Amino acid sequence: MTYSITDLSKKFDLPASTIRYYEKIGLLENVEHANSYRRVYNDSHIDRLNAIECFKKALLPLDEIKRFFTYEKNMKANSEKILEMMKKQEVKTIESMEALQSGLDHLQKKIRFYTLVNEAVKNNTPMPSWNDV
Amino acid sequence: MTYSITDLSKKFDLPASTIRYYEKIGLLENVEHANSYRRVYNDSHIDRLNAIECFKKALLPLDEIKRFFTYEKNMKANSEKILEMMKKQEVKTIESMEALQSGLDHLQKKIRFYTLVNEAVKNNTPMPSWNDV
DNA sequence: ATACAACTTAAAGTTAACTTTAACTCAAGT
DNA sequence: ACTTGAGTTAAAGTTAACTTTAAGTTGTAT
Repeated sequence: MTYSITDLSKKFDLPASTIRYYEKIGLLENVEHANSYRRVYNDSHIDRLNAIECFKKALLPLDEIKRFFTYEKNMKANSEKILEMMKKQEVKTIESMEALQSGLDHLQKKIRFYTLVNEAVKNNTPMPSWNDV
Repeated sequence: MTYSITDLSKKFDLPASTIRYYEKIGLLENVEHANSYRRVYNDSHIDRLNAIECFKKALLPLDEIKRFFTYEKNMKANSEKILEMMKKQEVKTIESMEALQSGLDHLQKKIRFYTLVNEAVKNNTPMPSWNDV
């Protein structure tokens, strides 16, 4: 099975320019250029893009993702390094989640408060205080 | 109670340049310059910086944070707009959390797998497969 | 034959949120 | 008087991850 850049673009909801960019920085490798022109992708590129998207969600920077793929080619030799990288990123990801959660709490407190403010304005009743939320 | 820029810098673990930058873009307001020179902050700035940090954790961009403070000055008139902004951001923050969570799952799967790989290498036993994780 | 859509390239531009730089200003201590 | 340290400014630079631009190429439909 082969795919055009538009196929991948649709499948991953990424602009074609981004897919070309990933090739340029070495994240996508061994991309055939049919008749030395248009790009032709195969299932290995689908797998690769899936992995990239997963790592991006974990906030791993692109150069680290690239480093992972390099290590992965010789996983026996590099399993320690890969583990180290993944564990380091796990900590960072968890920290980001905690920050996000506390940010969300703050947002939701504001939402509760301004819902009360809104009601008070509409009903011409006294303004709420922060103790009310 | 008043504070120097270094006081705030330490209190919020932000470089002084960032605190100046926030003033420049209008996030920090009414900063006195003693003898028309050094900045002098008061508790309103502490409150403001606390709020900024909370919103940053919720991934609200600085220009939106600024817009919030503008609205907040007339909360009766703007409670609807504030509510809309907060709810919109709540959706985005929750989406970010979900993406982060799925990224974390991916990371932890890799960690389990490469822990097995590592053991296999050390004990000279057969390599694991992804079914093992 | 020609037009068109779907590609291609290298290089420059974009964005947010800072950060650095270089030259300057005070107030306080020696 | 001089040095030091903490602060100041405006402007330019940084970073990651793209995105846009301008000019060119190719296969297919008319």
